[in-house]
Amino acid sequence: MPEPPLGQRSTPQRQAILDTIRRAEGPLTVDTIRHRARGAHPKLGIATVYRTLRLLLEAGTIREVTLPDGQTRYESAHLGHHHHFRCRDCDQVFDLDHCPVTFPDGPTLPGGFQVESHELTLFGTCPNCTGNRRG
Amino acid sequence: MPEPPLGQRSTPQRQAILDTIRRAEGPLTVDTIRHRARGAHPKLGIATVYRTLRLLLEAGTIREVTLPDGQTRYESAHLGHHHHFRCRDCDQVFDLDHCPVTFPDGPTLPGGFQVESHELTLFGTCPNCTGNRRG
DNA sequence: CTAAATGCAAAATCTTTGCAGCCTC
DNA sequence: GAGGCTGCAAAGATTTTGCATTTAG
Repeated sequence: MPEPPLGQRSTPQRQAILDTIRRAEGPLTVDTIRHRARGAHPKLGIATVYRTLRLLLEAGTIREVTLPDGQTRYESAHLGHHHHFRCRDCDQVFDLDHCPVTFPDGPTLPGGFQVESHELTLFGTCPNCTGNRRG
Repeated sequence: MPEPPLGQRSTPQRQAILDTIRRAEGPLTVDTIRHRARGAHPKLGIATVYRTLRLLLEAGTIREVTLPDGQTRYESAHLGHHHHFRCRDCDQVFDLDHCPVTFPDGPTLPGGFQVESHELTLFGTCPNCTGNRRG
């Protein structure tokens, strides 16, 4: 069984939180997770959200993402290398497959910095907001 | 007079904070700023640090940077387009001029995302730590 | 001198922890 | 049933605010 480490016990709260993250269009803040998960489980407490997030993090099921707005968000760890796009109009964050980062001269930058990985956030207007503006 | 908006009054505290940020090797956390600025002004209070940072932010003198570690840092706004490198060994953050981000197909990504700007953080080993390891 | 700025400590946030009762297994 | 899990509320951590005093101009 390679999969679902929801802790020792699977509870509706944990399931609701994990489902929320897996169905998301991008990484979600704690508040958004709590809000959406409450749709499935109305009396979900904030402490349970934090505890479950930590559990999922330690299990490697989800990943923590901090965007330049300083808000910590959470996303499924199943996603491969990808980046994030934050819409300046609606503030929503989306996953992007496209990676525009390249190191033509190899992993060593001028000055002697050895690059192992990177994180990128793009800013602009999302398709929804571009459409609304035009329409 | 195009320059120094240190608020209505220039105080040694504010000067110490701004000097600290300007002399830094990269963006600094609140704690680091306070610690270094106390070298010049020992009884600097934490509230003054926060107030001055906000002042400098609103004046456009400094800029807020949030790296994927979730820590908010501050840097001089005089710096041009650049990115950040965080060393996995010593955790220090450095400014980098090199920008490895390109959009060969223009500012519109697949899916209709209009890119206006980006922020990138690189992770790896800094020159100091690379040297220490070898030496 | 006058009012802006500081430093302390209290308040406001956000996140974690303690604990009694609840609910998986 | 037993022990993990939850919800609530209290405790921590970090940032902001209130206020009397200090100090730049």
